[in-house]
Amino acid sequence: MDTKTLRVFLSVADTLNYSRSSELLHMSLSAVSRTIQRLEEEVGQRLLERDNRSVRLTGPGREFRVYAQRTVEDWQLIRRQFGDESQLSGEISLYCSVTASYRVLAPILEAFRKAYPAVDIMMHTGDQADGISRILSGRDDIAVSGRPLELPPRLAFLPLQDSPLQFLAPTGDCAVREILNNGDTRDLNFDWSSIPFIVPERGITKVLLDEWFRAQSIKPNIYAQVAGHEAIVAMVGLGLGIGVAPELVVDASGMTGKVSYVPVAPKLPSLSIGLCGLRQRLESPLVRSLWDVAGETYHVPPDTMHGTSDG
Amino acid sequence: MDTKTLRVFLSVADTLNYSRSSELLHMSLSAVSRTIQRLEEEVGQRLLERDNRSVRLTGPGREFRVYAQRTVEDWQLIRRQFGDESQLSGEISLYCSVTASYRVLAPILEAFRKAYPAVDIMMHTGDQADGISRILSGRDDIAVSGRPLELPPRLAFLPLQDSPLQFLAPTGDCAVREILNNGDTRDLNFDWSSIPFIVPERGITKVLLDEWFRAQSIKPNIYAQVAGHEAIVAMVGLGLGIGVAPELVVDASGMTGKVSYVPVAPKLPSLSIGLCGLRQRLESPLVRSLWDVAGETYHVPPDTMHGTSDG
DNA sequence: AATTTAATTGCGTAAAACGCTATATAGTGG
DNA sequence: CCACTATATAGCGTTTTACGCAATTAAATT
Repeated sequence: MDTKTLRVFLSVADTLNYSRSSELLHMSLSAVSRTIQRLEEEVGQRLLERDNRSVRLTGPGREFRVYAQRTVEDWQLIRRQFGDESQLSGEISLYCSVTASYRVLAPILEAFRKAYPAVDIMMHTGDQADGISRILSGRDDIAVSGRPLELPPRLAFLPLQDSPLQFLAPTGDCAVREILNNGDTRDLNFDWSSIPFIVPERGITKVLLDEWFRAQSIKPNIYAQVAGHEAIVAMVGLGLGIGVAPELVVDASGMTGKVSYVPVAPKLPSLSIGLCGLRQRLESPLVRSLWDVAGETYHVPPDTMHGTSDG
Repeated sequence: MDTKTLRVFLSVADTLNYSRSSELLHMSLSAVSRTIQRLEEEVGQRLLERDNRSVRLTGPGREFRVYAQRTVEDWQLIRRQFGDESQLSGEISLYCSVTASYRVLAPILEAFRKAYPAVDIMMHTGDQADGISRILSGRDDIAVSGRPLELPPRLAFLPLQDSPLQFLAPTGDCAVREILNNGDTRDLNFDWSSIPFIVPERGITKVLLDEWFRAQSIKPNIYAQVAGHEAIVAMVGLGLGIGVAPELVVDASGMTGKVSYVPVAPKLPSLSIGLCGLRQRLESPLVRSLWDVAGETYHVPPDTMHGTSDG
């Protein structure tokens, strides 16, 4: 008998509904079903009366529930006695782009769930550019974002990985491709004026891009301003023009065949991608624990963990 | 956390010796070692101080021991409350031949260990023919044996499988083989007198064999009387003569290449192989539970379970 | 009758546990 | 001092267990 099984039983005994318990417990319906079956097999008693429509506790089930409750409590007690904090529970609200959700956050959340199984993760996805403002406004606890040039003092930033910004062009035959082939994009004198650009509407990438254009004294022909790197990559893939995005997003887009990098000189800078959160909120053990797990997952040196990380 | 782990910990905390605990728990030393390591990992505390020479409880270890004891007791309590008898513990003494130990007993013991992990099995092997007398004398609780023609009323017999007795001859070129090839052994007039026989010293097989000889009016040329079917098969394999054994033993002997069956008419009877025990001892829940598991394992119909099974 | 909701089951896969064997290390006896 | 025993741990392949997905069953609802 193990506490995991007991927790499943207790949840089902509470909800009297396998589906709901399976969601609360973050496991599949079939796993819940089999766990209960194994349990009944092990105790040799039917604990939950169920037809295909409803679930009820049996007599032995009621007795067993008392036992299960006490046993789980005892376990939690001894853990707390040993100063174990993995009992943390509550909810953390995250904000990130679709790409970041599985290219950056996934490994973190996997480790986090193992260490703190009782914490619920509420994840919102959208344009990566909105991350900082959502954090500042307090709507989310932690965001995955590129590091802004000027980090507001209220914010903490934990750099996880770098990804170079790249100009992207469609691979297939199209007007854009033809123009590119008729010259050297690395040449300072290359004529960009006739090429339609698809640029970010706002955010760090927009800032870095504008800066680059200014430095090269290029006045780009803006075809579209788009929210979200993913959308930029998609539009470039459709042949609508040249875009900008971090390599990370391109790699994850599944459009690597339809899109290719455009070499330019000087190169575009790299985006420092990492976690972003209000310093104040980081004092909460809940938020802090996710922050720490992220640091461990990406092997961030301890001294960088809570600073603003100039770099 | 599961009770299995707790039991391992409690055992080690008692013995302060991994090796001894591994024996008591019927698991390998490495399994014990890793179980403790995992446990310490899970509770985040060193519970047992150990160097390569000795084991001691740490402070947290002592606390945890109290918790573990209570938790295991609670578990046993609820099981007993549900009328679960798998808490049985003690020792059962078995007697069987080497062959029977893994061809007959193994599947039974496997199921039994699962259902009653706390019961120790003491197994003695030797000539199958001695099984009945060892049971009658009370030396062992249960024996695997061929069913005797006359079953003493104090004995219960649970038939598990039949195995035909067979005459065996060496396969390779030898004097014995030559004689066999020069005639038809199925013929009533076949001359057996010059063939050396290797026969059982005592037991059911001897009785059945003697009967067959008498019915055929054959006066066999006895070369050797041997204790144990396995030894008979081995001697036949060495070319020393013709022997008798149940097919089961031949199959299990690993000498199927060196030994072949000798067709005779009429055929030798079959041995009914099964469990044998004193009726009185079967009243013990310990012995009875093994008996029952055997019946289930071999799909014995319930009405045959405790009778003498004429057949 | 078609659809929806809820639990079970078949099946392939992934994780956990195990055993065997090798290794490390400290006592023991000749 | 060296072989030898006893004890715990580590590497590695195998077995067992648990899980998720998808198909299925079955009742309730539209």
